[in-house]
Amino acid sequence: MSPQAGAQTREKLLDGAIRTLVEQGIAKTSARSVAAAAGVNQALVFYHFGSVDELLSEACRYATEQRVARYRERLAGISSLGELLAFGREMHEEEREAGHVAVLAQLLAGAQTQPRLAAATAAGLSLWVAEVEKVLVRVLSATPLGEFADPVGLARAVAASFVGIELYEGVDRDGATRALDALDQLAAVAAALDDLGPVAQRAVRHRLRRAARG
Amino acid sequence: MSPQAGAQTREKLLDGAIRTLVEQGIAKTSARSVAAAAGVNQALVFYHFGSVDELLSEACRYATEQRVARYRERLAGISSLGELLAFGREMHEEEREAGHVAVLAQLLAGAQTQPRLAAATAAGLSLWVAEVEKVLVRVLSATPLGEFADPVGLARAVAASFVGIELYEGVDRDGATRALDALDQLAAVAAALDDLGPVAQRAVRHRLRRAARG
DNA sequence: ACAGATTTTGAGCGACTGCTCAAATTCGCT
DNA sequence: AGCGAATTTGAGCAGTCGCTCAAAATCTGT
Repeated sequence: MSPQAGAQTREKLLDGAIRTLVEQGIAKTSARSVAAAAGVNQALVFYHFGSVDELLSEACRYATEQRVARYRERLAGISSLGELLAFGREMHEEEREAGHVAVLAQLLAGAQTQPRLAAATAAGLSLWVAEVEKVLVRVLSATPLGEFADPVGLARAVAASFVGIELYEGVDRDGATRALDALDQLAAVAAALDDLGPVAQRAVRHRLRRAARG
Repeated sequence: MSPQAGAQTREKLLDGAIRTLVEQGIAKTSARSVAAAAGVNQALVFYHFGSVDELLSEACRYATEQRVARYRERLAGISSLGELLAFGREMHEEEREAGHVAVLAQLLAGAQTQPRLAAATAAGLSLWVAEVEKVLVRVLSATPLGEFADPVGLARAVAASFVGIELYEGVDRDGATRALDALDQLAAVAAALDDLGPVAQRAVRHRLRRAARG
């Protein structure tokens, strides 16, 4: 069972799909453009994947798994909302400098009108959501909020919001930077609340519990 | 100076563009599809607007101005973060039930790889940002956070995040609902903090000021 | 009623799309 | 070496795209 000859071509196409997606955007990602980036014949897209959508779906999973795996270690070291935000900014900055646009943002945009892409995009996004969820559980459980916030929902909100800000950056970079700076500020405020003295802490928790019951 | 005959056609095309955008998505919005929705010849797109991008840019401004004006009154009545979130959800729900997809989300997605759309999208988005900013200034100034948060940046973060969640809803509706529910919960928590007793309030403000200085 | 400008039309150009297909090539195996 | 299967190729089909253009229709002022 040596690796089939075609397996290399499959990988070339997956890589080519991701490169085309991040360098040219979803609108210019076609069988021919991907094949050109991969250096193979365009008909191979259909031989190996059946359709362009299927190729993009597999490429989405492929790329997201790679990236999540690469950053998992760093994610495990995050211990505050501010650090989580900083991580997101750095990760995104790395790609932006290389002239890249976020893969998931592109796919999410394309998936709006291509149902077949939607499932794969949701799956790829959920890989990130799962990681963010782990971080949130760890971070929030140490604060008064941990008792009342829903990490599962918040992880989805955080991931979706981040994608939104990435897209916003595409049309107004300065605005996006200011938005992220404001969130940084807010994270610092949240961190400060965690450092309240024991009396104030108790007052806060008490008030939150009353609100939760009401 | 009676209204030119062509002015009606222009409006038909603008309406057709918006309808096509929200019903079919940016990927299927073309000169021919828009003209079909407007019930006019496709060549008129180029006679009246010069290019498809130009038509979409004008349609973006047209649609956003209309919608912002329609909701301005309601926006003025918002007095808490929870109400702001509820407003966003309701506004979006109205459109979703009509089978619509958010116009700005579609344009934002398309603008990533079409520089000419980017400017118009940014302009349209900034109309919403301005409204959100007004609300945030009013809402935040009544809380301990008002002293440290940046409404200008936060308004951008809120608008972009909302678009991100709208797009996320396109691929995972249940996930998006759970995300919004979690944010609702968080808004309730923030509201509860505002109702702290005077002693705890002072402790919180004191702590935040120390954090701001450090 | 007529001339001149404005608006509308349908055909068409070149480029692109997803996808198919028969023929050519390469591969693993005996 | 030779056979069958897996893989690769380039041409091609039918469709869509943005956009142009000459001709037709419609409006405007006299």
